Formats: sequence, structure tokens, C-alpha cells
Amino acid sequence: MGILRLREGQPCDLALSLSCGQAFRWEQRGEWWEGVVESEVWRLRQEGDRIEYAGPTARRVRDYLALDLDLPAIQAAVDRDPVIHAAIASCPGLRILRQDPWEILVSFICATNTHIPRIRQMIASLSRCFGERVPSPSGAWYSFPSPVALAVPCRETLEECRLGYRDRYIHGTAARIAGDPGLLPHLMALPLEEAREGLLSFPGVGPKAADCILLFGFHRYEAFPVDVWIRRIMHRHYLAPPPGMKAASEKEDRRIREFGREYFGEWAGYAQEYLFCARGELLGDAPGKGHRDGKSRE
DNA sequence: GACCAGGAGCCGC
DNA sequence: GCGGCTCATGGT
Repeated sequence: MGILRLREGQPCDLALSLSCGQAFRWEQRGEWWEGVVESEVWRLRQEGDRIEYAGPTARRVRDYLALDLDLPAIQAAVDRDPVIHAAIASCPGLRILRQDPWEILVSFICATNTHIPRIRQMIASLSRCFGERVPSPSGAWYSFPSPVALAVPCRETLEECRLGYRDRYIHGTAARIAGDPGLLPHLMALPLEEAREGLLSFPGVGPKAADCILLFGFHRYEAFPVDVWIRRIMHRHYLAPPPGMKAASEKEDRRIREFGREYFGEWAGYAQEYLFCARGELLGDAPGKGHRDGKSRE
């Protein structure tokens, strides 16, 4: 339990950062945010430049929120045009969290072809079924399950988590890491493209998931994940889809990713995250939470 | 009740 | 290597 103060000129929007779709285990209860980080229940709340915490140490909170990074400098580095400028302006305190690679790997295998609320459900369900109970004054929490716990002998036992076709991918990936615990740390130490290739070798991990894992789990900020929203935003504001080419294809997504990295530079992942979080307004929807695309073409 | 979602694997050409 | 199809599921 304690309070830390944000340094002058170093903003952090706790609620936005925890809820924008990079982490899936945080729940808002009153003015507190509660979640499990590395088998510990954390409670956080923010009031202006004060962040109150219960559970972790101040050092852990600062690391998780990446408060050591100079956010205004990062924003300045990617602020190259009016579009990204508006995106930054609409979520100025957004920070990319430093999360556990294993949890992120599983989370973004779950994230294929579904909505963010469903990802949250799947992760909660996996934790409840296969994690360990963590005592907390505010009710039952469960740790995120280990690779060994998810490499259960028969994957049919995963079915109760309602992962759909993803259960065999989770099972296969968990079995591989359970059998080689040094694999993720090894991949993290590799150059970006080699780490990416390594991630692509896991079942259920394709180009988009690999980039999300690099960005959110490996803390590689030049990764530029391309999902349906980023594809639409980039097509509308940055590079028109080539005539005759299908707007949604792996080849086209690769073109977008390479453009994004080149254009935004070493902090391209941050730029991607601002664009993603501002997707509603960038795609011309009513400002706020709605993300309906209103039949807009990609 | 369609349509869509922070896609990926597989198969045929 | 590229295009098309299929894959469970639930939110909107």
C-alpha cells in the first residue's frame, strides 16, 4: 500500500492504459482497478498525478506502467502528421504496459477473430479453471495459469473455457513451452526479425499476433501490429490500397506493417497503439466508445 | 438473425 | 507464393 507521484511532465492515464485492449485482466471496482500480475492481486487508482497502489511495491508499479520511459519524447518522435497528432492528443496519457511474455502469448492466441470483451472472458476463464487461487480481500482471484498447467494431458479439458478452435493452439503452445522453459527468454534475446520468426512457429501465432507479442510481451516498441482497425486507418489516412489488390490480405498487411515501421521509426508500436485507441474518431464515428464502421470502405 | 471480430491454418492452383 | 475457404463463439 502506498502512493507514488508522477514526475513532472510525465503523464500516465491509468484507466486508459489498463482498459485499451493491451491487457485483459483488469476490472474496475469503484474507483479502483483490480487485477492479477504475476500471481499477485494488485489494486490501483489514480487521482491527478498520484497513483495509489496496494499489493505490489512502488518499484513494480513503476516498471509495469513503464514510468521510466519519457512519454512526451516518444510522442514527439512519432508525431509526424495531423492524423497521428490527433490520435496522441485524444489519449495523451496512454502507456504501453510491461506485461508477462507468457501471458501475452496466450492472450493474443485467444485474440484472433474475436472482440476485446471476449478475449477478457477467455483469459478469465482460463485463469479460473487452470490458475491458482490467490487470496484477496475483495473476492476470488486466480493467477494466470503456467505453461505446465495449460499443457494438460487431454486438451478436451480446455473445452470448458469456450475458446472455440483456439483451444488446440493454446494446448500446443503450452506443451512446447512446458517442455522447454528457456524458449521464451531465448526468443526475447534475439534480434527483432528472428524473435518474430520464432513466435510464428507457435501454433495459432500468425503475423498479427506475433507483432502484438513483440510489442506488449517482449517490449519491442518498433513492432507495428496490423489488425482490421489499423488496416482501415492506414488505408484511409496513409496509404491507399493498391488498385486491384484485395484490401485484406497477408501481403497487404505486410506492406502496411513495413510502411508503419519505416514511417514512424523506432517507436512505431506506440504510434500503432495511439491509432488503435483513437480508431473511433479516425474512422469518422461519433466520438466516444462506439467503433461501428458505418459501411466505410477500407 | 445477419454480420463482425486486435486472424490463422490449410488446401489447391 | 497467392487466393479462397473454414474454423467456434458471442457481442452488437
